[in-house]
Amino acid sequence: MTKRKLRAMSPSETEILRLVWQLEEATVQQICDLLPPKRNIAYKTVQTLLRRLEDKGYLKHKIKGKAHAFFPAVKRDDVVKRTVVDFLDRLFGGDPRPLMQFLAEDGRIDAEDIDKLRRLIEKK
Amino acid sequence: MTKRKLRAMSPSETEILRLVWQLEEATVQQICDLLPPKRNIAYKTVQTLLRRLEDKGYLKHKIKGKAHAFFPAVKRDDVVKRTVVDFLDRLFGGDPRPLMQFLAEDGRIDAEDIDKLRRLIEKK
DNA sequence: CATAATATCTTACATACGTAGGACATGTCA
DNA sequence: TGACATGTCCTACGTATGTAAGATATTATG
Repeated sequence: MTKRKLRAMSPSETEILRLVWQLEEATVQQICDLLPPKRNIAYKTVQTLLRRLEDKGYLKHKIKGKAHAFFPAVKRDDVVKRTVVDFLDRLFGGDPRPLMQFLAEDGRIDAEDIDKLRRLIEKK
Repeated sequence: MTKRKLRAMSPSETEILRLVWQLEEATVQQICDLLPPKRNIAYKTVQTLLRRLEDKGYLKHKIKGKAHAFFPAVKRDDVVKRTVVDFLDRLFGGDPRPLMQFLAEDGRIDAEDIDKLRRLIEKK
């Protein structure tokens, strides 16, 4: 049971970690390429964030050519869970309904999304 | 149209702001009382967080007896929106569905919640 | 193999954050 | 009205965060 307590990610680190998840394995350069051009951030900065994520235990890396390829060191689902629960606690006292309601009212989820969710819940 | 750009709240500040919303208007002492006992935090610390929230423009205060009564300076909905959208962007690249899915799979929302959401969307 | 292009490693630095103590003010109650 | 309890104000301080530069190492290429 490696249920260590990871130090929380900072917002910027979270942004980067998400991209590593997306690529499954990523070099600094790949992350830079994937970041929206609007997000003006130096290669060196991305490198620092990746290193800090590794220091905190979220990532590991292996050598790939002359670059480092970073990949997740902990299960994404676990990280997502801790992060979402923490967020929910702070902003809504742990109640997910105001959040859902916001998403619906703001048009970010539609009827079809709801149906999928419903089926997902039925099945459980 | 006071669409000013507020500096982001820190996690701890968010936690406190939520309680002010809940009480609608709150003194330092009231916030302290409302915080779960598990959350070990000094009166002075809460005071600092409230002051910072005021500095950042999220709160205002009026004098109530010898204490300050803090109350929201910006619409809660707007703050919630900015905060949720930002969170969604960083953790899920803006896609709310993985979030919903997590909430459903983790048993944090049930069939009834879903129905309510559905009706809410129909009505829009 | 020498050099350019790329990487990493180390270091930096201003500002934010979490946390709170001390000095001073003020409402309250005997 | 004077002391006490309770507040605010100002200050502090170690660590985290966002951002990145400089020095050094390494791969690829002509």
